[in-house]
Amino acid sequence: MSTAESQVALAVSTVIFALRPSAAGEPELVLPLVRRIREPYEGQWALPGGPLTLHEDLAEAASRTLLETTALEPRYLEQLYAFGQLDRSPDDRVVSIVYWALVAGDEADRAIQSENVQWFTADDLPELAFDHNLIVDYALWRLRTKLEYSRIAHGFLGETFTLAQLREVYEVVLRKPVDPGNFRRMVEASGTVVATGERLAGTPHRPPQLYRYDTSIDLTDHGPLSRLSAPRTYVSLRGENT
Amino acid sequence: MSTAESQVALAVSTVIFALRPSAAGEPELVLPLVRRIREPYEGQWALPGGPLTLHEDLAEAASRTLLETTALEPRYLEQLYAFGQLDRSPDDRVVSIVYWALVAGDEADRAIQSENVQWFTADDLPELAFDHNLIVDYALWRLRTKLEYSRIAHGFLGETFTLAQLREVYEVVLRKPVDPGNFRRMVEASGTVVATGERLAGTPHRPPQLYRYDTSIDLTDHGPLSRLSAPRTYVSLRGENT
DNA sequence: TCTACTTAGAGTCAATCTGACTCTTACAAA
DNA sequence: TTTGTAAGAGTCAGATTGACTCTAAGTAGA
Repeated sequence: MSTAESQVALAVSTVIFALRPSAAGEPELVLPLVRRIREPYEGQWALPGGPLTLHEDLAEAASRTLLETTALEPRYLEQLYAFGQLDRSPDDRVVSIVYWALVAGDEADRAIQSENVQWFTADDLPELAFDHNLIVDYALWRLRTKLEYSRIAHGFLGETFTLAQLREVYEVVLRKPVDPGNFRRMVEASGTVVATGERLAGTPHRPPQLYRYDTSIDLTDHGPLSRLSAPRTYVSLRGENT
Repeated sequence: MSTAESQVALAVSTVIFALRPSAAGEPELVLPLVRRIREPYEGQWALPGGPLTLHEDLAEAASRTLLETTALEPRYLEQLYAFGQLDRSPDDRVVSIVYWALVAGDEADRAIQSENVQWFTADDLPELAFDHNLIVDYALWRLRTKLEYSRIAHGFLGETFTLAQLREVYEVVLRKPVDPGNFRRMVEASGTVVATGERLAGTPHRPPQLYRYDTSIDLTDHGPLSRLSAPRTYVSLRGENT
């Protein structure tokens, strides 16, 4: 006990992003938070997470807390940052290694909601426990920055999607309109997307192509790090969670 | 003792980059390594670092090990990644939070060299302890990637420098020739550099302008994280190390 | 069955950016 | 005074990007 108190504690937390229809109808960027059930910050909202166990990989720990709090599996998972300021926890010294994740919107609907787990609009959060507001701000910044130079947007979508759906991800996350024609040109030039040959029927207009991501291309370039995390970055869609 | 063994240990290491003239005369990218003086990997080269102490910030710990092993202060310091695979240390479980740093070349000459601290060419390293080869590869990748879209090159240089010197940083780090005219246009357009009005004399050709970095502009955009690390990112040149 | 409405998807155009290149300037050395 | 070298200004063509137009192909309603 006293030994543990005199050491630096190591925790893993995860910022989980999803896109969900708001009350008004249009989709918005949301993330799940858990209510703290003990001091410090008892009763306040915080990022899902917990102490790192001895026989658990960092990314595994992030996936696990994600699964435990939301019953979801990440479509995209990446390490965000290690936070270790001296004063970030009032009593003990905690270093938090934070991950950020994307989950598909339609899965997010099936996610757990309870008294102690709730989804919040990413841009309008209450005052969170610890330095978690800063952490979420940074995760948001990384998400927005990365969306512009990388191809991670489909992490919010299902296996197949129209270009309009993909474009809507950009518009909602970046909070600005995107020209449909130029967007199409950009996506086609990137070569990361493949037409399935099927079309989405039932629209009150010309039926759009359905696309699928070219899984042979890695979503983002992690450099030499992909040697380490590549097999874990993309969790199979068809994987059963047992 | 046994309590410590059953917990996850937390260490901070730093990849330190400098530019130094090679034996052949032209500058090359080098980094200091320390020889391990105990098991595991006794006798092998490893990144400078050590356990995180209870009352020390992460970036401080990185700066400290940097100062201890090389007697240098970083011109640029940034968190690289937290490495935590289960098998990265043979006996115990260690999570290493790794930083990477740039030090000025002329200062690097004054750096410590000893039996157990030596500088190596970054692209031609021996087999290192633990997963440190992977870590250096990743740090190199980040350095090269970041150099292209960010303005960190002057971290290798002194307070004033010519555009040719700045361009040489790019050429050596990126391992490709850079067109002088286009480079000048790019740097001038970025607005991060200010002419001092002085010129470098003694060259066998037209004397070049000396420039200085515009310190009012932050070197890189860390987003919301600058709230946290901005004052620490840039360590004053004139600061005495006491 | 025809018309209106809506988005898909192809294409155009001009401004900007980028890489390759030329030309003149200003110093040191011979 | 001539020669060599890099500084620094400038040019030009191809690629990229944002704004925009036009036709295609569905549904819904008259």
